[in-house]
Amino acid sequence: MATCSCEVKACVLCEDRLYAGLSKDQICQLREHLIRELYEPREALFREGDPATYLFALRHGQLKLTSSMPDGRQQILRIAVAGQLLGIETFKGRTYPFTAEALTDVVACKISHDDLRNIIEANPAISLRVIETLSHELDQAESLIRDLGLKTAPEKVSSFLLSLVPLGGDPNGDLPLRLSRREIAEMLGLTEETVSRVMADFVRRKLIESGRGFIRILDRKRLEEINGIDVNTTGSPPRAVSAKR
Amino acid sequence: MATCSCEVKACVLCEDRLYAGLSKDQICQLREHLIRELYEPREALFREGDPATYLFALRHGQLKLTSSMPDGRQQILRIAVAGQLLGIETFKGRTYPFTAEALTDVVACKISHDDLRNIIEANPAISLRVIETLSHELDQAESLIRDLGLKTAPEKVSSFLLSLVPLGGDPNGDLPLRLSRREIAEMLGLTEETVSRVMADFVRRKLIESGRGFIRILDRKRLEEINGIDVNTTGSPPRAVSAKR
DNA sequence: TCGGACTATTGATCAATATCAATATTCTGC
DNA sequence: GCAGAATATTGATATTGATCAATAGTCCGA
Repeated sequence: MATCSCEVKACVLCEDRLYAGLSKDQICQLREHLIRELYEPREALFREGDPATYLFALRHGQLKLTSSMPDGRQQILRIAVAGQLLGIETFKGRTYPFTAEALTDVVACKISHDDLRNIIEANPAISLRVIETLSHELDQAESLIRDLGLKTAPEKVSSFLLSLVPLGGDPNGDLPLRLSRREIAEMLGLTEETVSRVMADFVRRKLIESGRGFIRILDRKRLEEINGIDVNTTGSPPRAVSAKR
Repeated sequence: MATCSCEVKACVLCEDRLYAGLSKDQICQLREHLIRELYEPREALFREGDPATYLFALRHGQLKLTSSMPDGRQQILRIAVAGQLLGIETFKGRTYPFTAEALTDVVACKISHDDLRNIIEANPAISLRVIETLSHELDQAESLIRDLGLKTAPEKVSSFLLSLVPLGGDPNGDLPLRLSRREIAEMLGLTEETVSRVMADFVRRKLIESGRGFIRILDRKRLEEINGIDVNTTGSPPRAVSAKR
């Protein structure tokens, strides 16, 4: 068997514990199919409509997945973080349904659908991890559907801010994601200006602090009240209320 | 090994071809863990916030998955059709993040997370089918995010109508789904009245026909133009345009 | 076949948020 | 440190779709 140059680090397809139970040959076989790639901020891994051949596992950094209307309106479907998969939507599809663009420096492993299929068939432990990852992503997506479908602008922004907390950093520390106002707007189905106004209002009410390139949550409890329902969908019961209009 | 009473029919966990390659014992083992259940229209399989123990595979009928805000605002996250899984979002979660309610008479198989885990680990063919199903559901969810985030009311309704076509029936026949105006509104993040107005307008413009309990598409092409982008996300390239406001 | 309840349609008005526009701030390359 | 560009803030106004309300159609049981 060929030697392996692929590093073993945290990512759904690469994580150490996945190798438990696999033979040395199997491990090498898996590593052989993974192609490790680097991307710079603003660089696209692939674009909406491109023929879909590879699936990507994000090993380091953050991505935004976006879809556009022909007139330029753009929607962020998801922010992907290390450990997540992208492009698996096309497991049976022909073209990528979204553009994947690096927000930070990014390390990703790519693997062809065919290879993935073979590996899954041979390695139940890996397929279990893939299923766990996918189900979490589906949960996230449904959470965004909730936000987009039935929340007001302040509720959306508060939901967005709270959803960033688990992405890293202590609850009262700086949030670990640097999106522009425009990008936040594109995620929440709002305009830049509305996001700016809502955030200004939150600052005025001392719910958050916001300087150049950072946001800090000052009053998590009141943000949660504004949000209306819990951010972590699989969690504690609902809280306080505010009507849509 | 115990005898099997579970019927073998179309559903992700039950489908015939899954059994190809499995030993008789394995097949029996799988069937043993599946619990077949029947539901009537309006009956709930489970409710948002219930402790999540089972995963469901929908074998026959249609379901709506909804999430509510404490003040009663409700969002339909997804319409599930035969072959789809539900509750897998909670593979690692503790409570169901949505309510699953039958729209028609429903047959579903349920299986505990633990059993599913064991079966997946033992049967790569099944995990492959689960992954395919999940990735399709993720694709659907992202498509709804697009609709909710960047479309106008007429665009949303046209997208909704077009998305029903592949669910069955020929392109110019009656649509196979009977949702009330209220339910369509809850799916698209609109109100009953707005849906009604848009549909009335579509009828006036001879794009659709709509009688008691049925909708028929008369002019697919113009509906697609209104929709702006394609319904089938993994499909042909974009078409004509209309701006959001 | 009637009566009540639910669902859909239609109209008038309102309000949240988009749009348009101007200014301020921050970032970048030189 | 400066000039230009990009990003963010703030204000004035417009517009989509919500809300409130009344009417009409449909379904269902008695």
